[in-house]
Amino acid sequence: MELFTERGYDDVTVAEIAERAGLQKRSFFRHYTDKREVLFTGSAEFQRTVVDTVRAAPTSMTPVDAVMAALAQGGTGLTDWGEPVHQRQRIVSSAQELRERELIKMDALTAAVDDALRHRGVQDITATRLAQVGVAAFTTAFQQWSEAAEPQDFAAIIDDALTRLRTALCEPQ
Amino acid sequence: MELFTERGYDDVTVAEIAERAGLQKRSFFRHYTDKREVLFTGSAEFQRTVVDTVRAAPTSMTPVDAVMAALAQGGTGLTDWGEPVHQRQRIVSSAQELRERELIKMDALTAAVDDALRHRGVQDITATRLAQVGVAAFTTAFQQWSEAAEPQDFAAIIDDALTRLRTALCEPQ
DNA sequence: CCGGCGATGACACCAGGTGTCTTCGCTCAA
DNA sequence: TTGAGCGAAGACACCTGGTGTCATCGCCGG
Repeated sequence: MELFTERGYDDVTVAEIAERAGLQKRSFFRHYTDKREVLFTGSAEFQRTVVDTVRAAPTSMTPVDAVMAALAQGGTGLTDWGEPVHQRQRIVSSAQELRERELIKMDALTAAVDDALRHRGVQDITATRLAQVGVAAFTTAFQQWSEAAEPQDFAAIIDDALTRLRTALCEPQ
Repeated sequence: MELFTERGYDDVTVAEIAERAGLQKRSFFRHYTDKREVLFTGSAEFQRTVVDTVRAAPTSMTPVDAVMAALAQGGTGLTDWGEPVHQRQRIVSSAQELRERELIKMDALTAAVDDALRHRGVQDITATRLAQVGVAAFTTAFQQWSEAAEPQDFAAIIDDALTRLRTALCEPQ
Protein backbone atom coordinates (compact mmCIF):
# COMPACT_ATOMS: atom_id res chain seq x y z
CA MET A 1 0.00 0.00 0.00
CA GLU A 2 2.82 2.41 0.86
CA LEU A 3 4.66 1.76 -2.37
CA PHE A 4 1.52 1.81 -4.51
CA THR A 5 0.43 5.12 -3.03
CA GLU A 6 3.86 6.68 -3.42
CA ARG A 7 4.57 5.69 -7.00
CA GLY A 8 1.42 4.17 -8.51
CA TYR A 9 0.51 0.53 -9.03
CA ASP A 10 2.21 0.04 -12.38
CA ASP A 11 5.52 1.57 -11.38
CA VAL A 12 5.97 -0.73 -8.40
CA THR A 13 7.61 -4.06 -9.08
CA VAL A 14 6.95 -7.26 -7.17
CA ALA A 15 10.64 -7.49 -6.36
CA GLU A 16 10.38 -4.10 -4.64
CA ILE A 17 7.34 -5.13 -2.61
CA ALA A 18 9.14 -8.25 -1.51
CA GLU A 19 12.27 -6.28 -0.68
CA ARG A 20 10.33 -3.82 1.50
CA ALA A 21 8.95 -6.83 3.36
CA GLY A 22 12.43 -8.28 3.74
CA LEU A 23 11.66 -11.18 1.44
CA GLN A 24 12.55 -12.52 -1.96
CA LYS A 25 10.40 -12.08 -5.06
CA ARG A 26 9.74 -15.84 -5.09
CA SER A 27 8.34 -15.68 -1.57
CA PHE A 28 5.81 -13.06 -2.57
CA PHE A 29 4.27 -15.54 -4.96
CA ARG A 30 4.12 -18.14 -2.22
CA HIS A 31 1.74 -15.85 -0.32
CA TYR A 32 -0.18 -14.31 -3.24
CA THR A 33 -1.01 -15.88 -6.58
CA ASP A 34 -0.76 -12.50 -8.29
CA LYS A 35 0.64 -9.03 -7.98
CA ARG A 36 -3.03 -7.89 -7.96
CA GLU A 37 -4.11 -10.33 -5.28
CA VAL A 38 -2.14 -8.55 -2.57
CA LEU A 39 -4.86 -5.88 -2.63
CA PHE A 40 -7.67 -8.38 -2.12
CA THR A 41 -6.66 -10.30 0.99
CA GLY A 42 -9.74 -9.37 2.94
CA SER A 43 -12.27 -10.24 0.29
CA ALA A 44 -12.63 -13.91 1.19
CA GLU A 45 -13.37 -13.05 4.78
CA PHE A 46 -15.80 -10.34 3.75
CA GLN A 47 -17.64 -12.80 1.57
CA ARG A 48 -17.82 -15.34 4.37
CA THR A 49 -19.24 -12.72 6.73
CA VAL A 50 -21.98 -11.74 4.32
CA VAL A 51 -22.91 -15.32 3.53
CA ASP A 52 -23.05 -16.29 7.19
CA THR A 53 -25.26 -13.33 7.95
CA VAL A 54 -27.69 -14.25 5.19
CA ARG A 55 -27.86 -17.79 6.46
CA ALA A 56 -28.32 -16.71 10.05
CA ALA A 57 -31.15 -14.27 9.27
CA PRO A 58 -34.46 -15.20 10.93
CA THR A 59 -36.81 -17.08 8.64
CA SER A 60 -39.40 -14.40 9.21
CA MET A 61 -37.33 -12.02 7.13
CA THR A 62 -38.06 -11.49 3.45
CA PRO A 63 -35.23 -12.78 1.22
CA VAL A 64 -34.65 -9.25 -0.10
CA ASP A 65 -34.38 -7.88 3.40
CA ALA A 66 -32.06 -10.65 4.50
CA VAL A 67 -29.67 -9.93 1.65
CA MET A 68 -29.73 -6.21 2.08
CA ALA A 69 -29.22 -6.45 5.84
CA ALA A 70 -26.26 -8.76 5.38
CA LEU A 71 -24.65 -6.51 2.79
CA ALA A 72 -25.31 -3.42 4.89
CA GLN A 73 -23.72 -5.05 7.91
CA GLY A 74 -20.72 -6.31 5.97
CA GLY A 75 -20.30 -2.94 4.31
CA THR A 76 -20.43 -1.12 7.61
CA GLY A 77 -17.72 -3.45 8.89
CA LEU A 78 -15.61 -2.40 5.96
CA THR A 79 -16.23 1.31 6.14
CA ASP A 80 -15.41 1.28 9.83
CA TRP A 81 -11.78 0.79 8.82
CA GLY A 82 -11.88 4.32 7.45
CA GLU A 83 -8.86 5.79 5.73
CA PRO A 84 -7.02 2.58 4.78
CA VAL A 85 -10.09 1.48 2.85
CA HIS A 86 -10.21 4.80 1.04
CA GLN A 87 -6.57 4.43 0.17
CA ARG A 88 -7.05 0.92 -1.17
CA GLN A 89 -10.04 2.06 -3.18
CA ARG A 90 -8.03 4.81 -4.82
CA ILE A 91 -5.35 2.35 -5.84
CA VAL A 92 -7.80 -0.20 -7.19
CA SER A 93 -9.67 2.31 -9.32
CA SER A 94 -6.40 3.60 -10.76
CA ALA A 95 -5.57 0.48 -12.76
CA GLN A 96 -7.80 -1.49 -15.10
CA GLU A 97 -6.33 -4.86 -14.13
CA LEU A 98 -7.30 -4.11 -10.55
CA ARG A 99 -10.82 -3.11 -11.46
CA GLU A 100 -11.13 -6.37 -13.35
CA ARG A 101 -10.06 -8.31 -10.30
CA GLU A 102 -12.53 -6.40 -8.15
CA LEU A 103 -15.33 -7.20 -10.56
CA ILE A 104 -14.61 -10.91 -10.44
CA LYS A 105 -14.56 -10.81 -6.65
CA MET A 106 -17.98 -9.20 -6.73
CA ASP A 107 -19.10 -11.88 -9.13
CA ALA A 108 -17.93 -14.53 -6.70
CA LEU A 109 -19.78 -12.70 -3.92
CA THR A 110 -22.93 -12.72 -6.04
CA ALA A 111 -22.63 -16.46 -6.59
CA ALA A 112 -22.09 -17.04 -2.88
CA VAL A 113 -25.11 -14.95 -1.89
CA ASP A 114 -27.13 -16.75 -4.52
CA ASP A 115 -26.14 -20.04 -2.94
CA ALA A 116 -26.93 -18.81 0.56
CA LEU A 117 -30.40 -17.75 -0.56
CA ARG A 118 -31.10 -21.16 -2.03
CA HIS A 119 -30.16 -22.69 1.29
CA ARG A 120 -32.90 -20.52 2.77
CA GLY A 121 -35.32 -22.16 0.37
CA VAL A 122 -35.61 -19.30 -2.07
CA GLN A 123 -36.47 -20.48 -5.56
CA ASP A 124 -33.36 -20.80 -7.74
CA ILE A 125 -33.99 -18.17 -10.37
CA THR A 126 -35.30 -15.69 -7.83
CA ALA A 127 -32.21 -16.22 -5.70
CA THR A 128 -29.92 -15.43 -8.60
CA ARG A 129 -31.75 -12.21 -9.39
CA LEU A 130 -31.84 -11.07 -5.79
CA ALA A 131 -28.14 -11.72 -5.37
CA GLN A 132 -27.37 -9.73 -8.50
CA VAL A 133 -29.51 -6.79 -7.45
CA GLY A 134 -28.19 -6.81 -3.92
CA VAL A 135 -24.53 -6.85 -4.92
CA ALA A 136 -25.15 -4.17 -7.53
CA ALA A 137 -26.72 -1.96 -4.90
CA PHE A 138 -23.81 -2.70 -2.58
CA THR A 139 -21.26 -1.78 -5.24
CA THR A 140 -22.77 1.59 -6.03
CA ALA A 141 -23.36 2.32 -2.37
CA PHE A 142 -19.75 1.54 -1.61
CA GLN A 143 -18.57 3.70 -4.46
CA GLN A 144 -20.75 6.55 -3.25
CA TRP A 145 -19.33 6.14 0.23
CA SER A 146 -15.73 6.22 -0.96
CA GLU A 147 -16.31 9.31 -3.08
CA ALA A 148 -18.10 11.27 -0.39
CA ALA A 149 -16.22 14.11 1.26
CA GLU A 150 -17.93 13.67 4.62
CA PRO A 151 -17.98 10.28 6.36
CA GLN A 152 -21.40 8.72 5.80
CA ASP A 153 -23.49 5.91 7.21
CA PHE A 154 -23.17 2.97 4.89
CA ALA A 155 -26.42 1.28 5.86
CA ALA A 156 -28.37 4.40 4.96
CA ILE A 157 -26.74 4.66 1.56
CA ILE A 158 -27.43 1.09 0.57
CA ASP A 159 -31.03 1.25 1.78
CA ASP A 160 -31.54 4.30 -0.35
CA ALA A 161 -30.02 2.53 -3.35
CA LEU A 162 -32.46 -0.36 -3.06
CA THR A 163 -35.47 1.86 -2.62
CA ARG A 164 -34.65 3.78 -5.76
CA LEU A 165 -34.17 0.56 -7.67
CA ARG A 166 -37.56 -0.73 -6.59
CA THR A 167 -39.20 2.48 -7.67
CA ALA A 168 -37.48 2.51 -11.04
CA LEU A 169 -38.37 -1.08 -11.79
CA CYS A 170 -41.89 -1.38 -10.48
CA GLU A 171 -43.40 2.07 -10.83
CA PRO A 172 -42.07 3.37 -14.13
CA GLN A 173 -43.14 6.92 -14.91
CA MET B 1 -10.04 -19.50 -31.96
CA GLU B 2 -8.69 -22.61 -33.69
CA LEU B 3 -5.60 -22.76 -31.52
CA PHE B 4 -7.47 -21.97 -28.31
CA THR B 5 -10.03 -24.68 -29.00
CA GLU B 6 -7.38 -27.24 -29.88
CA ARG B 7 -5.03 -26.73 -26.97
CA GLY B 8 -6.68 -24.40 -24.46
CA TYR B 9 -6.15 -20.70 -23.88
CA ASP B 10 -3.18 -20.97 -21.53
CA ASP B 11 -1.19 -23.36 -23.65
CA VAL B 12 -1.29 -21.14 -26.71
CA THR B 13 1.40 -18.49 -26.97
CA VAL B 14 1.05 -15.16 -28.70
CA ALA B 15 3.99 -16.02 -30.92
CA GLU B 16 2.05 -19.07 -32.14
CA ILE B 17 -1.09 -17.04 -32.89
CA ALA B 18 0.99 -14.57 -34.85
CA GLU B 19 2.76 -17.34 -36.70
CA ARG B 20 -0.52 -18.96 -37.74
CA ALA B 21 -1.55 -15.56 -39.11
CA GLY B 22 1.75 -15.22 -40.95
CA LEU B 23 2.88 -12.39 -38.75
CA GLN B 24 5.42 -11.60 -36.08
CA LYS B 25 4.65 -11.51 -32.36
CA ARG B 26 5.23 -7.77 -32.36
CA SER B 27 2.56 -7.27 -35.01
CA PHE B 28 -0.03 -9.04 -32.88
CA PHE B 29 0.37 -6.34 -30.25
CA ARG B 30 -0.07 -3.67 -32.89
CA HIS B 31 -3.59 -5.00 -33.48
CA TYR B 32 -4.54 -6.04 -29.95
CA THR B 33 -3.43 -4.50 -26.69
CA ASP B 34 -3.59 -7.90 -24.99
CA LYS B 35 -3.56 -11.59 -25.56
CA ARG B 36 -7.08 -11.55 -24.04
CA GLU B 37 -8.36 -8.75 -26.24
CA VAL B 38 -8.27 -10.87 -29.37
CA LEU B 39 -11.41 -12.58 -28.05
CA PHE B 40 -13.28 -9.30 -27.53
CA THR B 41 -13.05 -7.61 -30.92
CA GLY B 42 -16.79 -7.41 -31.40
CA SER B 43 -17.64 -5.97 -28.02
CA ALA B 44 -17.18 -2.32 -28.96
CA GLU B 45 -19.53 -2.67 -31.89
CA PHE B 46 -22.05 -4.57 -29.77
CA GLN B 47 -22.01 -1.79 -27.20
CA ARG B 48 -22.50 0.85 -29.87
CA THR B 49 -25.47 -1.04 -31.27
CA VAL B 50 -27.17 -1.29 -27.89
CA VAL B 51 -26.56 2.35 -27.05
CA ASP B 52 -27.85 3.55 -30.40
CA THR B 53 -30.98 1.46 -30.02
CA VAL B 54 -31.68 2.89 -26.58
CA ARG B 55 -31.26 6.41 -27.91
CA ALA B 56 -33.43 5.74 -30.94
CA ALA B 57 -36.30 4.26 -28.93
CA PRO B 58 -39.52 6.26 -29.17
CA THR B 59 -40.07 8.62 -26.27
CA SER B 60 -43.37 6.92 -25.59
CA MET B 61 -41.47 3.87 -24.34
CA THR B 62 -40.78 3.36 -20.67
CA PRO B 63 -37.04 3.56 -19.83
CA VAL B 64 -37.10 -0.04 -18.63
CA ASP B 65 -38.70 -1.21 -21.84
CA ALA B 66 -36.27 0.78 -23.97
CA VAL B 67 -33.29 -0.81 -22.26
CA MET B 68 -34.67 -4.31 -22.40
CA ALA B 69 -35.66 -3.98 -26.05
CA ALA B 70 -32.20 -2.73 -26.97
CA LEU B 71 -30.47 -5.53 -25.10
CA ALA B 72 -32.82 -8.12 -26.54
CA GLN B 73 -32.17 -6.88 -30.04
CA GLY B 74 -28.40 -6.72 -29.56
CA GLY B 75 -28.40 -10.16 -27.99
CA THR B 76 -30.40 -11.63 -30.84
CA GLY B 77 -27.86 -10.17 -33.24
CA LEU B 78 -25.17 -12.02 -31.33
CA THR B 79 -26.92 -15.33 -30.98
CA ASP B 80 -27.69 -15.32 -34.72
CA TRP B 81 -24.00 -16.06 -35.27
CA GLY B 82 -24.61 -19.45 -33.74
CA GLU B 83 -21.77 -21.89 -33.26
CA PRO B 84 -18.80 -19.48 -33.34
CA VAL B 85 -20.36 -17.61 -30.44
CA HIS B 86 -20.76 -20.84 -28.50
CA GLN B 87 -17.14 -21.68 -29.18
CA ARG B 88 -15.95 -18.28 -28.02
CA GLN B 89 -18.08 -18.57 -24.90
CA ARG B 90 -16.54 -21.91 -24.01
CA ILE B 91 -13.05 -20.45 -24.33
CA VAL B 92 -13.85 -17.35 -22.28
CA SER B 93 -15.36 -19.30 -19.43
CA SER B 94 -12.37 -21.62 -19.32
CA ALA B 95 -9.89 -19.02 -18.04
CA GLN B 96 -10.27 -16.61 -15.14
CA GLU B 97 -8.37 -13.81 -16.86
CA LEU B 98 -10.86 -13.99 -19.71
CA ARG B 99 -13.86 -13.93 -17.39
CA GLU B 100 -12.37 -10.84 -15.78
CA ARG B 101 -12.08 -9.15 -19.13
CA GLU B 102 -15.65 -10.08 -19.96
CA LEU B 103 -16.87 -8.61 -16.69
CA ILE B 104 -15.17 -5.30 -17.32
CA LYS B 105 -16.67 -5.16 -20.81
CA MET B 106 -20.08 -5.65 -19.24
CA ASP B 107 -19.25 -2.92 -16.79
CA ALA B 108 -18.41 -0.61 -19.66
CA LEU B 109 -21.68 -1.58 -21.32
CA THR B 110 -23.54 -0.73 -18.12
CA ALA B 111 -21.93 2.70 -18.00
CA ALA B 112 -22.77 3.31 -21.64
CA VAL B 113 -26.41 2.32 -21.19
CA ASP B 114 -26.54 4.48 -18.09
CA ASP B 115 -25.31 7.41 -20.16
CA ALA B 116 -27.78 6.71 -22.94
CA LEU B 117 -30.65 6.70 -20.47
CA ARG B 118 -29.61 10.05 -19.06
CA HIS B 119 -29.68 11.43 -22.59
CA ARG B 120 -33.30 10.33 -22.70
CA GLY B 121 -33.92 12.45 -19.63
CA VAL B 122 -34.07 9.67 -17.09
CA GLN B 123 -33.05 10.81 -13.65
CA ASP B 124 -29.36 10.02 -12.92
CA ILE B 125 -29.69 7.54 -10.10
CA THR B 126 -32.60 5.77 -11.74
CA ALA B 127 -30.62 5.45 -14.96
CA THR B 128 -27.73 3.81 -13.17
CA ARG B 129 -29.98 1.26 -11.50
CA LEU B 130 -31.85 0.44 -14.68
CA ALA B 131 -28.62 -0.04 -16.59
CA GLN B 132 -27.32 -2.38 -13.89
CA VAL B 133 -30.47 -4.43 -13.80
CA GLY B 134 -30.74 -4.59 -17.56
CA VAL B 135 -27.17 -5.73 -18.11
CA ALA B 136 -27.48 -8.27 -15.30
CA ALA B 137 -30.57 -9.72 -16.94
CA PHE B 138 -28.75 -9.75 -20.26
CA THR B 139 -25.79 -11.58 -18.79
CA THR B 140 -27.79 -14.37 -17.25
CA ALA B 141 -30.00 -14.64 -20.31
CA PHE B 142 -26.94 -14.97 -22.49
CA GLN B 143 -25.46 -17.55 -20.20
CA GLN B 144 -28.69 -19.52 -20.26
CA TRP B 145 -28.73 -19.33 -24.05
CA SER B 146 -25.17 -20.59 -24.37
CA GLU B 147 -25.78 -23.48 -21.99
CA ALA B 148 -28.99 -24.63 -23.61
CA ALA B 149 -28.90 -27.79 -25.69
CA GLU B 150 -31.58 -26.63 -28.11
CA PRO B 151 -31.28 -23.26 -29.89
CA GLN B 152 -33.53 -20.78 -28.13
CA ASP B 153 -35.04 -17.39 -28.79
CA PHE B 154 -32.94 -14.84 -26.97
CA ALA B 155 -35.61 -12.17 -26.68
CA ALA B 156 -37.89 -14.59 -24.87
CA ILE B 157 -35.21 -15.56 -22.37
CA ILE B 158 -34.31 -12.01 -21.44
CA ASP B 159 -37.95 -11.01 -21.09
CA ASP B 160 -38.48 -13.88 -18.73
CA ALA B 161 -35.43 -12.85 -16.73
CA LEU B 162 -36.75 -9.34 -16.19
CA THR B 163 -40.23 -10.50 -15.25
CA ARG B 164 -38.85 -12.78 -12.58
CA LEU B 165 -36.70 -9.99 -11.24
CA ARG B 166 -39.67 -7.65 -10.94
CA THR B 167 -41.62 -10.27 -9.11
CA ALA B 168 -38.79 -11.04 -6.71
CA LEU B 169 -38.18 -7.40 -5.89
CA CYS B 170 -41.63 -5.93 -5.72
CA GLU B 171 -43.87 -8.76 -4.57
CA PRO B 172 -41.80 -10.62 -1.99
CA GLN B 173 -43.54 -13.71 -0.65
C1' DC C 1 10.67 8.76 -60.59
C1' DC C 2 10.75 10.22 -55.95
C1' DG C 3 9.50 11.42 -51.17
C1' DG C 4 6.69 10.19 -47.57
C1' DC C 5 3.89 7.24 -44.82
C1' DG C 6 1.83 3.25 -42.66
C1' DA C 7 2.53 -1.52 -41.67
C1' DT C 8 5.69 -5.10 -40.64
C1' DG C 9 10.24 -7.36 -39.45
C1' DA C 10 13.89 -7.79 -36.29
C1' DC C 11 15.68 -7.62 -31.90
C1' DA C 12 16.69 -6.26 -27.29
C1' DC C 13 14.71 -5.69 -22.93
C1' DC C 14 11.63 -5.60 -18.74
C1' DA C 15 8.40 -7.57 -15.44
C1' DG C 16 5.15 -11.11 -13.95
C1' DG C 17 5.05 -15.79 -12.90
C1' DT C 18 6.83 -20.89 -12.30
C1' DG C 19 9.82 -25.06 -11.46
C1' DT C 20 13.37 -26.88 -8.78
C1' DC C 21 16.81 -27.55 -5.57
C1' DT C 22 18.95 -26.04 -1.41
C1' DT C 23 19.04 -24.06 3.14
C1' DC C 24 17.42 -22.62 7.48
C1' DG C 25 14.82 -22.88 11.72
C1' DC C 26 11.53 -25.06 14.42
C1' DT C 27 9.22 -29.06 16.68
C1' DC C 28 8.84 -33.34 18.62
C1' DA C 29 10.10 -37.83 19.87
C1' DA C 30 13.84 -41.06 21.34
C1' DT D 1 20.44 -33.50 24.14
C1' DT D 2 20.21 -34.89 19.75
C1' DG D 3 18.64 -35.79 15.36
C1' DA D 4 14.84 -36.80 11.95
C1' DG D 5 11.26 -34.38 9.70
C1' DC D 6 8.91 -30.61 7.90
C1' DG D 7 7.41 -26.07 6.38
C1' DA D 8 9.03 -21.51 4.97
C1' DA D 9 12.27 -19.01 2.60
C1' DG D 10 16.57 -18.33 -0.53
C1' DA D 11 18.72 -18.84 -4.92
C1' DC D 12 18.49 -19.17 -9.64
C1' DA D 13 17.20 -20.46 -14.19
C1' DC D 14 13.58 -20.06 -17.37
C1' DC D 15 9.22 -18.93 -19.94
C1' DT D 16 5.86 -15.68 -21.76
C1' DG D 17 3.30 -11.34 -22.09
C1' DG D 18 4.24 -6.84 -23.32
C1' DT D 19 7.09 -2.51 -24.96
C1' DG D 20 10.68 0.52 -27.19
C1' DT D 21 13.28 1.23 -31.13
C1' DC D 22 15.08 1.15 -35.56
C1' DA D 23 15.34 -0.72 -40.13
C1' DT D 24 12.73 -2.23 -44.14
C1' DC D 25 9.24 -2.67 -47.56
C1' DG D 26 5.24 -1.61 -50.36
C1' DC D 27 2.05 1.78 -51.72
C1' DC D 28 0.34 6.29 -53.16
C1' DG D 29 0.26 10.99 -54.71
C1' DG D 30 2.93 14.63 -56.97
